Amino acid sequence: MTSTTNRRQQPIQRPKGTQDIFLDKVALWHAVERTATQLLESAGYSEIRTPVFESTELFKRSVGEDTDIVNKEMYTFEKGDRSLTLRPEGTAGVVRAFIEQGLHRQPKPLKLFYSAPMFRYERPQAGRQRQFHQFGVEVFGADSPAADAEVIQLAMRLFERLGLPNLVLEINNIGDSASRQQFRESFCQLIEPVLLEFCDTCQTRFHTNPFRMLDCKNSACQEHYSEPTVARFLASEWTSEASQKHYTQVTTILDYLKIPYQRNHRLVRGLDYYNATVFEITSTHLGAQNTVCGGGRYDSLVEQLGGPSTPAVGWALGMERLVSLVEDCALPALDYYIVTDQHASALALADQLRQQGKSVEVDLTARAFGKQLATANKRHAHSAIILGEAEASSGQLQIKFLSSGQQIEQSRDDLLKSCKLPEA
RNA sequence: GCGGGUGUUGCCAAGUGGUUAAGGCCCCGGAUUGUGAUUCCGGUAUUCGUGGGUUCAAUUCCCAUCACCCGCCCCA
Repeated sequence: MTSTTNRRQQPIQRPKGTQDIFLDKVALWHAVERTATQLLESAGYSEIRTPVFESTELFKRSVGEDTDIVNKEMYTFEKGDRSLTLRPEGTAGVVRAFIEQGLHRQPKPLKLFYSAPMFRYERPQAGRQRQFHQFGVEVFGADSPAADAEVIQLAMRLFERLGLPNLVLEINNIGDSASRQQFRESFCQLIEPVLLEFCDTCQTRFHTNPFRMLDCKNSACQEHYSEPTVARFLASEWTSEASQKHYTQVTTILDYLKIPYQRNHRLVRGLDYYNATVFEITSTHLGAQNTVCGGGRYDSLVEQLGGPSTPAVGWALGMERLVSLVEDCALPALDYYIVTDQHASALALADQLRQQGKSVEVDLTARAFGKQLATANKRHAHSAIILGEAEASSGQLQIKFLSSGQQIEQSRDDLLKSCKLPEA
């Protein structure tokens, strides 16, 4: 048959590694975002919104030319004579805005947060999408250990508020670039004789970024690090004296705040801009992609991107991963569900109640009141307001408390008065 | 980019080379035209991810493709 005229149109699917978020799921996202936003705003952080795409050059210069993110995971496209890239992470754009908008002239420290989609071209997997969302914080202009401790404290408190126990905070000090350069040389000298015993990727990393060898998951590679000479070298205080002092103070504050952590001297990060404090927060309920939150200090990035020398520290957390951990949380309940066949009057009442700060839904069908009550129950409404013909003309409403089944009569005016918010 | 697994309705699923593709949840209608969470009755897949092949006949067999899942890798 050559006829294709009555063949059904092929539905268009969403691009691989992307998601539609709706109904209960989006309510959960809102709850998590609201909790995070409230916590951060209560600590003096303010939101920053930056473009979804930036100059490709920005990411090359900040994230690092040798990283996997820049090498093989960026969505880059050319327009006119410029190369643009969908942001693969949030810090670079925030730092660019910090410099471009002259935010270094704001009172220090400047504390910012963002919540935004990110894009990386990777093979999708549980907890790893091509479009994913990060919530992040950045503190500019504070070099004290208190800044490191505060951002960690806020991350841990956020997880606590969301009811997530059993998260593990790991922390490490990776020193400044000079000591890291020295460490790198000594490390390479030490490893070179046995380099051929490492896995292929480690052998590549030996030349590009030897630090990444340290967190290789291959057990054969890890065995080399338990050999006495190597182990002693790794555990040695190879970082600068200043960064050691800083690190000690950060952990002292964490102890004081009773925030549990594990030191992990093999913890390194995949982005080039970090120095001194680095940390990760992981969960055992996430499968292979178990990092919920990661971050650290990046004291030279602002200057490296052309701004005035400004110390900074921050983290980012993966919203999809976080939301998947919070899945059991109760959804916010509805205050009133209006059961009615008098829609004009019901819409007006709902409007007035909402102005008093109540959450209200009006039944928009013309179904029997019994069906409407059943819907009110499904919406987990606290109470149903029955507004039929009799109530509309008398102004006396029937209020039914759905948990007890008890029903009272109340005038429209009294109802509005009783839920009036206190004067500011 | 590499290896392994899966794909039946909004969701969870059973099933077979051959008349109308189980069942449960959700949704919708009714019993009950103004009072819910229980109960009872009824309804909802021209179709088995998509495309092609083998066959008299394909959801079932074969190939390709797409999507998802689990690893590698990477990171939030």
